[in-house]
Amino acid sequence: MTLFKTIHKVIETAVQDSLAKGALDLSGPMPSFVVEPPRERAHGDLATNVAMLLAKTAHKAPRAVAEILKPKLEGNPLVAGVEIAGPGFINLRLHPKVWQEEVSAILRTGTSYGESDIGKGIKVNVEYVSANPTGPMHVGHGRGAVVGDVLAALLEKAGYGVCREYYINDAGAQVDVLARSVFLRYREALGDNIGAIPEGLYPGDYLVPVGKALAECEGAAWKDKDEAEWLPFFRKEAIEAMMALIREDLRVMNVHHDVFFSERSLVDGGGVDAVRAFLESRDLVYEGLLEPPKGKLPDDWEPRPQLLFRATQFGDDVDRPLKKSDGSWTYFASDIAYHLNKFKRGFGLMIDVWGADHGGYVKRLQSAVKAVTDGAGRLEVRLCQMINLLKDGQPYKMSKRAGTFVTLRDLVDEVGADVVRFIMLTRKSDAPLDFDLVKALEQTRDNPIFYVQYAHARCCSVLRHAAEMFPEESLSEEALSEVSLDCLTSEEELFLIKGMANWTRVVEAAALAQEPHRIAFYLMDLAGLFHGLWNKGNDNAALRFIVPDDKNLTRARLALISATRVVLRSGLNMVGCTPMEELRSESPSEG
RNA sequence: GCGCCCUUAGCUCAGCAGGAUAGAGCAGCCGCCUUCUAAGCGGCAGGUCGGCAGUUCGAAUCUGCCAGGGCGCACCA
Repeated sequence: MTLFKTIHKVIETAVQDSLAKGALDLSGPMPSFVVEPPRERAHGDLATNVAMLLAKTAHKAPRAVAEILKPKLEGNPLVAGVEIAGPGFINLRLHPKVWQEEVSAILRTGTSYGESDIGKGIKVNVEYVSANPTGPMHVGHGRGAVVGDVLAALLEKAGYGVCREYYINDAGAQVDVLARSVFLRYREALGDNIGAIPEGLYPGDYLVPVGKALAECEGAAWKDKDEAEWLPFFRKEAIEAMMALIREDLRVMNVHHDVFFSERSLVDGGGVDAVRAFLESRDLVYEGLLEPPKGKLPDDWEPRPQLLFRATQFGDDVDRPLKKSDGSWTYFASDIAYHLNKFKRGFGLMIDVWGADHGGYVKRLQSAVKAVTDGAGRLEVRLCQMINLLKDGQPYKMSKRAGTFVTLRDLVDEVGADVVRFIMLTRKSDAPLDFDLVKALEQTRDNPIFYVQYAHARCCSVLRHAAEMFPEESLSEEALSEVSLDCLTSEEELFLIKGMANWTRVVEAAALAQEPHRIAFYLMDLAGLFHGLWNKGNDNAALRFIVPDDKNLTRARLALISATRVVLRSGLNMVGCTPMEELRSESPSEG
């Protein structure tokens, strides 16, 4: 149990005790009060609003309620002091011992420190990236990849049963376009002069080696056949090649998925037909005409009869087409089948990470999920806004391979995966993000990933030095978890410990809000606390971590440093960045 | 025209299941290197939390309206 929960329990017991003894009356249910670190340091270690919430139902002034609870809290051995403040806050000071023991707990627990059970093992499917298999990933995909990957890790840490999934859109018209584009490159490799790439096909150079490989493998066998004959083969080969490209992009970014789910397998397996049959059985589809869009009317607008889903019955603005006017399935139709498939695999909660340009699609799919799961399935969508690439403040375009967009790989080659990942998390995902390539490589306070990794490296550095100075001492986490920490009493040291004790709270809050960026901000805060403590040693040598003539104090401080390293590592692991042992020899701009 | 998101210090942004005097970094000013990494740290100054109402003991946080900005809006994915 975390410290916060322990104290929460202590307060709850005090309330119930007061109720039992008739000191308090409570007409309603127990209000859900909070125990949190107060903003002001002077307000003690922990504050609760319980008295103010009880005041309503207990028909007493908040401060009067607090007065009743105060003596009961004072009696608790963890509590060093209780103050009633402001409109009725109860501020608690805990014995330093409580905080010191938190250090030992961190060292015993290791990087699983921070884990929570609020997820209660609930199965959740997080779908992210799902970039079309038509080319390499671009930076926009990269943001979704990081947000999804870290969200999954976050939910896992918070006790959810997480499946990380990638949906391969390998059944739509765009993979036929891909196949034709590859066929062209195949002919090119066989010596045909293909001229300029026709409008409507993918022009990217990345298809050249795919065509070449096919030419080497297959010879001229397909060259003079009809499209109907070669298309399926080229489509399959091209998709495989593109997915290999994408998987490599993901690998370089340290992004993982448990499941790669093929849209085609769903269509071929009758999943979409089954959805249609189900919706028909519920009278939720009909052949109809769509209203023209309000506002600006497209030039080529014409009414077309289509198979429509009654999305309006489930909260959407208009009914939505399941089939195109040519009779083929819309992407929407197979997406319904896909989400039903997830639901049937046991994922009552589904989180999709999409680009913000898909914002208009959210309601539609949510309404469909509601319909097709009888309200039992819940789809949530995290939208990721655009990234503005800058170089020293100026808009930046670099396009070595792809022509029109900046590939994710180019970006990673430029600044490194750790930097890309962390910077992607320095804004909440639904706000646009400026990514400055120059700042990303600066080794200053301005660059958040550097600042955090620097803190970790400094911890390592101290422990390395200590190991040299005291070769006879064991400085393992296990050994340090046993040392006496009585001497960790300075305000700064306790403040750092309190920061670390917050880790679980941050994990829980971030998981509930589904906001992975909060992890990055927490790491920056924690790094700041550590750097602050470190620099105390600049002013006063007695405050350095290693004090040669005081072994007990040194041991205790090394335990503190080691615990800090554990929490930093735990957070860096979650955001998927390397906890660097030292920074000097491994500058990301090298290599 | 409709929907979703955004608006907090000069700049870039945190904070939001309501809580005490609204935070951080940068930029500005003032200090700190015979040092376990000064690639850093401390301090000062800087605000009607876009506006107006409402709910509440209490609002940056919740609700409504307004203004400014972004994204999207038949059959594509």
